Amino acid sequence: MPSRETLRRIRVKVSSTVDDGFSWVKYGQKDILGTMYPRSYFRCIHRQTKGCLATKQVQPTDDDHQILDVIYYGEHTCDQSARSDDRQLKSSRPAASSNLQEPQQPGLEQSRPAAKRRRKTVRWKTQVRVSSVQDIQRRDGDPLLFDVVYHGDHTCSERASLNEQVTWPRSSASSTEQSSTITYTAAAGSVEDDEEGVTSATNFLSMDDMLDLGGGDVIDMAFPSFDFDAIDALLLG
DNA sequence: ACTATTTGACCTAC
DNA sequence: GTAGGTCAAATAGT
Repeated sequence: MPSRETLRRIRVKVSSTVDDGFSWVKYGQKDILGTMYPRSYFRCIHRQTKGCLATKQVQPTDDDHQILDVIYYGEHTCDQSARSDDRQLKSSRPAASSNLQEPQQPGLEQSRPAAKRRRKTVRWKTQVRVSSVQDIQRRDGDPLLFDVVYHGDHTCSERASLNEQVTWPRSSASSTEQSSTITYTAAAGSVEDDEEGVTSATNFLSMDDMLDLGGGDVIDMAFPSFDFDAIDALLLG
């Protein structure tokens, strides 16, 4: 049983791409035994330039493929200065077949391929609901509102602004629901346990709270614009 | 031409 | 031996 961690649930507005505030590149996808949908693997785009070893796995849940389990591994070692370089980095990087060559950064193990060793430390886990256009399960009748549940906290400083896309089998989702952009908005709260028994104060922010955080227009509010300390202060009283 | 994504193969952990 | 994680070539998209 993992130690209990703080969990955050914040309602989000979804448009076209999932943006959790970090910059990811997909490096693989795999069918997992006992699950209906394949798992997608992402790593920080700063792996090459900054040796950032953060990765995450994204997988639709069996119960509802519109809910994505997002599991984060490792910590971001890239800093905020990298944010503005993201687009340039992406556009200037070598082709996919060559950018995955041997790591050059200090901190990456050189003696054997680090990529083939399993990581053990789960930093935090997220669930993202991505619904179809017809889904009335959306919140408050707003087809663009979704729930995001965060377990644990970021320990790194980067909250990059790049979008990253999450895809799942075409057979299980229409083209309009293959990716989503997360934008925070407001809600009221409760407490619940997740499937791993991690409890927590599942808190929600009110619209006023969100506006107080500087988000302004909900539609245009981007994840990186949030001050998580301020969110914590609101959630925890 | 370049970038992004897919997918089979390979490697390691269990 | 099997399942999961990653690599990297192939393919698709822009």
